[in-house]
Amino acid sequence: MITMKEIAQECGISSATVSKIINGNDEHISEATRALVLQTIKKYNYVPNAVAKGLKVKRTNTIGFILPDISNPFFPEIARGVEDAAESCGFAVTFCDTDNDPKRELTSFQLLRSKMVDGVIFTRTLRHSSFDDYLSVNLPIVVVDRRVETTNRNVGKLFVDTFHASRQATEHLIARGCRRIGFVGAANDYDDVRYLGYCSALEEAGLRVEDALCYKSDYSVETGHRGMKAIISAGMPDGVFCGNDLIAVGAMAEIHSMGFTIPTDVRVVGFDDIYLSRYLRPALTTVRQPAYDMGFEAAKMLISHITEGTPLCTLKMKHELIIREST
Amino acid sequence: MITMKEIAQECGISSATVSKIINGNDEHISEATRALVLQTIKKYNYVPNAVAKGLKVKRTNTIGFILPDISNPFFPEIARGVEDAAESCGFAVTFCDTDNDPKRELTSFQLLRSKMVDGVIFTRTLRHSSFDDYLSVNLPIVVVDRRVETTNRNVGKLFVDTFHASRQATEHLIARGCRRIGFVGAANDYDDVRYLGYCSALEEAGLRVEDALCYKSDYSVETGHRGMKAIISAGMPDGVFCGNDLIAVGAMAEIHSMGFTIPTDVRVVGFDDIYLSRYLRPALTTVRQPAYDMGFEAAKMLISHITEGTPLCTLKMKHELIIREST
DNA sequence: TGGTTTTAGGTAATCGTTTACCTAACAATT
DNA sequence: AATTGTTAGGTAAACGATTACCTAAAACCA
Repeated sequence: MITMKEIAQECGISSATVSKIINGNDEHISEATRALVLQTIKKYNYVPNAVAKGLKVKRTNTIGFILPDISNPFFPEIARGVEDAAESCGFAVTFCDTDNDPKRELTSFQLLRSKMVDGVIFTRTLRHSSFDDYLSVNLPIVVVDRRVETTNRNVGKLFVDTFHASRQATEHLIARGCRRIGFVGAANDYDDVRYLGYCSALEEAGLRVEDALCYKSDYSVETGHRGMKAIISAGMPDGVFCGNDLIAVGAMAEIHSMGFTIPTDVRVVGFDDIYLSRYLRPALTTVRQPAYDMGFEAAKMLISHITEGTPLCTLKMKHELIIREST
Repeated sequence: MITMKEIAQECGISSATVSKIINGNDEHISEATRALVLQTIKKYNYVPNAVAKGLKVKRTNTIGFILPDISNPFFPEIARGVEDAAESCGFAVTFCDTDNDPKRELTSFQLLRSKMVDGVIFTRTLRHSSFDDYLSVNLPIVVVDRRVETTNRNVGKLFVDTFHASRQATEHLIARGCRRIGFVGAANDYDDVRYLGYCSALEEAGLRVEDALCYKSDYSVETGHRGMKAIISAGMPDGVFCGNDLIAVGAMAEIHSMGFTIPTDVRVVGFDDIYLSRYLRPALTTVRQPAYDMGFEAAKMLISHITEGTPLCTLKMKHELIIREST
């Protein structure tokens, strides 16, 4: 790989001049040498070494994205939003999956820090330690989709009102006439709002929250299967609110395999609106989170904070209950 | 962020010694100073600056992954495989979506190169320029899932036998009694093997390939919808082979919305076996590509080439026809 | 005791940029 | 003519590591 010094030599000038031209600090550079340099750069297909530059200016134009699992269909859309926003600003993004392991989360963060990323976007693990480890270093962070309690000026937040959304989803079930409504979701150490929203709607309607109708594990299809089986064996429900669409997929499969019909026997609603939800049969009623936009806005916020010093803020995104055939 | 020099100062030694300790070149270092340094590192939570190191040793322990679109469900699984393999070797991976735009592909490559990634994993765009642009720089590459004609020692390859797989999928349709079989897939400039496999099976069985039964556009749900509509309006088929599962999803939706039933009226087979295919109703018969493994093996091959000089090779992965309800 | 090895660690150049400050030449001003 | 300003560009010290080579003391050996 050819270096700036070699380009300079080829042009018979110093590398400082080349640097100035490349970076547009060319107030005091003649048009002639400017042209020569540009031409030489083209000729040798020179591209500046970003890591050398990064070391010098302490900006790598890279952000990190730490997330539980890119192969969980909710995240790729966020990721795409992040990517697009980053790319349009000349930033690259490096991804780290944590598999919901707080230890891996921390080591990923260290890795990114050692690589001098300019900021990181975070979707935290379900069960996690305090956020302080991440605040002590002075790296801008924006947390998306998860709640985190801090007023640190170095962290931005971006989420939908999950409590309300869950409540709304459950209310919808009630409005459709369901009276015995189950919940299957993730066991969440620190932010149980999907469950709380569900409870709130039930109580509001004068319905009891029954432990036997609630199953909590993780956000997987498997959980949907197992949860649904458990709930049904505790007495047939007429509706079920699932913590995410993956769970709903499992729940629906279980319902079918037990010979019941959706929505006549049981109504099902999910959460996220992953792209496939509309293609299920019956198509899944679910709460839409604007995943792409969340990623896009998160990256935009982070990058404009990095490049322009715009303060990080808290953004509440709009959700929407998408009613389809499953209810 | 604290530097190595500061750690050295704190310990009253030179930074060279610290460096040696960190990198395990500590043959000639006393146990006492070793312990002191380690302890000081812990105390200040020091983590070496990877970009400075990268600049010096010309290895960043980072690989790039260039792919069409992370939000297309086939890719996250590959990505996860790449991630896991990389992570286990202490490598990070930075992602670039190209949106199937060859220009964006090239700029992504330049970006990665300027960041001194140690290698890149490639899933090329559907229509693309020559590969020579990528070979002229001396960066190890492994191409996954797409075919590329080169014997350059700097490129590894990893794919399934798509031609055979497509042929097998189509033969399966024929074996199920289909005689008027459609194809809907991507218009592919350089590697039309899914279509060719389809043709091959038809010819073998003495069936004619009819243009009116073939629709080519891109790998999207939309294409499935439009393609199916076009084929049906040209005369009802009794089977259809779809270039990927996304297309199959669209095709199935279209078939249903036109009032036909799968598999009684039409049988459908897809390609990829994205995780949702088994949850469609009817569950989709499809060719399984071992996406996670492909990503994992690709990254492993690339990284062991980078770190140990293992030669890059060509790996053919096993596919499998997964027969489900749609046929 | 003198010489050789070994041990423990230091020196300083280097990786490829950026940038604060310098300079030399010329032009303009007084 | 002396001063000042402007233009075009150069110098060299960073940035934070690594590493080839050096050195000084101690250990060993005959």
